[in-house]
Amino acid sequence: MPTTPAVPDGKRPTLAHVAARAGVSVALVSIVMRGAYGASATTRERVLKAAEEIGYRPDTRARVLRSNRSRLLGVQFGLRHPFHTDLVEGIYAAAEPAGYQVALSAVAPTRGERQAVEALLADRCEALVLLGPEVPAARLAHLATQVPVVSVARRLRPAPPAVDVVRTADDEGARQAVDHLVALGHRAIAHIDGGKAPGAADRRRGYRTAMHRHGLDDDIRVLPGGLTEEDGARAARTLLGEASTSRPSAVLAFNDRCATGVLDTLLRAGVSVPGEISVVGFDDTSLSRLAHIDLTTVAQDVPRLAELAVGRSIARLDGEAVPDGEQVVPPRLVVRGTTAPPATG
Amino acid sequence: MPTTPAVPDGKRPTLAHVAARAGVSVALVSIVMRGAYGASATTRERVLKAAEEIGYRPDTRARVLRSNRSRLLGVQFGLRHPFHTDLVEGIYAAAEPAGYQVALSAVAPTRGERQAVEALLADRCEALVLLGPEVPAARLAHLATQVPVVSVARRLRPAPPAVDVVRTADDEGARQAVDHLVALGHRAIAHIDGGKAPGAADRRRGYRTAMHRHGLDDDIRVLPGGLTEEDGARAARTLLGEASTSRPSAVLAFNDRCATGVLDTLLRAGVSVPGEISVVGFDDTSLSRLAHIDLTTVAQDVPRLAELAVGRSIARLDGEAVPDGEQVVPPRLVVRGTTAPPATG
DNA sequence: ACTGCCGTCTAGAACGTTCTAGAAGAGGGC
DNA sequence: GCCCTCTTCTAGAACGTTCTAGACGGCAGT
Repeated sequence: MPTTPAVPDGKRPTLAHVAARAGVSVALVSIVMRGAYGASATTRERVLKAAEEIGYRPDTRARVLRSNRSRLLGVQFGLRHPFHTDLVEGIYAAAEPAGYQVALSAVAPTRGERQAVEALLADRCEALVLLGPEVPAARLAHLATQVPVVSVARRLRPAPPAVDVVRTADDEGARQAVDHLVALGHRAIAHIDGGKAPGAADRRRGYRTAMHRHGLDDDIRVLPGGLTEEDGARAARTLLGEASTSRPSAVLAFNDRCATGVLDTLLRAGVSVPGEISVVGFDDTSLSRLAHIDLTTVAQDVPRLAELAVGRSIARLDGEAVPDGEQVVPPRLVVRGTTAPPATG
Repeated sequence: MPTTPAVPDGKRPTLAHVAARAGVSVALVSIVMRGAYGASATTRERVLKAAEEIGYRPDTRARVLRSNRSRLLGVQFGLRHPFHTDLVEGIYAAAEPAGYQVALSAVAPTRGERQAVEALLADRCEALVLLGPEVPAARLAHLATQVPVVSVARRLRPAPPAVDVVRTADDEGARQAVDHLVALGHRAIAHIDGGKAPGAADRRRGYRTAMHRHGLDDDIRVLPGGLTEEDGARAARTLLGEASTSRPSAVLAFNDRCATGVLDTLLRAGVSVPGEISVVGFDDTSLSRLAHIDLTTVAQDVPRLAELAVGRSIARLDGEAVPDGEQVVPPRLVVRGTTAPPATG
């Protein structure tokens, strides 16, 4: 059989099938499908009609193989993190108008970050947007030698030269939370930290310096936490094991999930929030807005973060001279129902 | 320059680069990279070393282009639905051991189902796993003529011949919920439905027949709802507008998100749950397990659903004769804190 | 009538991989 | 010596697309 296929017989239709049907060359069909210049209006119409009739669909993989641009943005995210899925929505919204496709690669219990990134690179993504990556900075720097890399929400210190960072001013967020609690009259304010999680170090530092500025050095207390509900619950159980007089009157949790675990444990133990203890979260995920949770929290500007991450990637790809250094987005405290003045006594 | 590249000069290394470095043919490197039979142990080692040194990474797109198997499973899901993201985790876990890659395509506010599916097909996925698809059944049937399609959680009636369906026995789940509430002593049990959402019709029907079987035909009441918190909140406001004597004593919501909206609205209005009204959800997403929500709900067997969906797709691809008809997984009621006997009065 | 240009179209070579044939060499049995 | 088989390797053609270079008219300007 020569290379003049007539009708797709069970196989996927290709440019050649369309070309045969429209009676033109493969190259011309390619021109029409791409909407490129170089085809007359009449043939354009004829080709499109033929394509429609046999259900032709361009094959992105072949397309990418040939043109060395893939216009594909690889995004690594955690399925379990509402904050990440919110960001992904923002990334779609920012990337598609700019003519970029988005390839998602999730981090899951059975699938580590290494695996997630390998999959994106094997797919020929032109740039990587990593949401809260937890791999060593050296690994990111190494990746960045091959492809532009943006780390969202994870600060890198010292910053590797080629890795872009887009993040919220975590220290500033922690400061806002502490200021709010102090203004309410709290002094014994504890922080349940995020351990080595992205952003945790900055939130911890922001907490410490804010406490210091209020002259509350002696009240500084950091409890080991983490980014899941279970981590928050564990820290709360530690607090419950103490005499109620030595307990802090307010707690700043690493994030909303952690704060939820804290709330959970306190409520089950009959400790009233915010009556006996005030609780503040971080992220302002949709979770915190629910009325029974109604969590006071530090909001991150998700659309802005997504937009900056995509913008940075594209700028690098277009060879624009991007200024080095991170892009920092200000947070905003959202006061809801889990904070109140401390119990008098 | 002839086709004997020495070192990747800014470009991505290819098989040819590895071959040149190891002093063997391209075909042999391909054999080694695939782990196929036909290379001696010593050369195998030499090739792998060369590949390692220049940081070679196979290009899945070229790979797919050549071998007409892509071993790629396309998954469409909603970023906002915790139930979907849980399923995605299960799908990864089931697909990767079977040697299949997973391509994710999210449905988001800026990105409809049509767009999501187009992207998957353009990527040459061999089969589509659609989580709770809402497009018309005819469209699914049309897609199924091109590629195996599995609809998860959405029943199709009448079933198009080629579309596989994997779902929970939604009617049975609703029945379990009603039985539970009746056993507690409730009679006035309302259902806030999911409208046209996947599974909604079956849950509605299950509710109706269960009520009928308990002789509670006069108490049947279906309120228009939906699958988001807002839909639940709206239905709850309707109930709050009524005299408390004519209100139902229990509510079965379409899903956990909807139930959360109901809880939210009731609590804000000072109506105690489960004191005055009992509430039951559906899905058993992680949300419902949180202590302040602590929602009684109908659990879907997520790992099993994922496993069946992947298994079905692969069976079709392997040309196994799969029995027609849907695969139905039994649900399981999880009793938590939002249900109790009705207030005596 | 020659030249040049523009609009339309086409042939054929890439892209990085896998697959099909078959070659080269080593050994074994007669 | 010859024939066979087995292992290890290679050349070259796919796969479906885009890109480069150029062909073929028609129309204007000299």
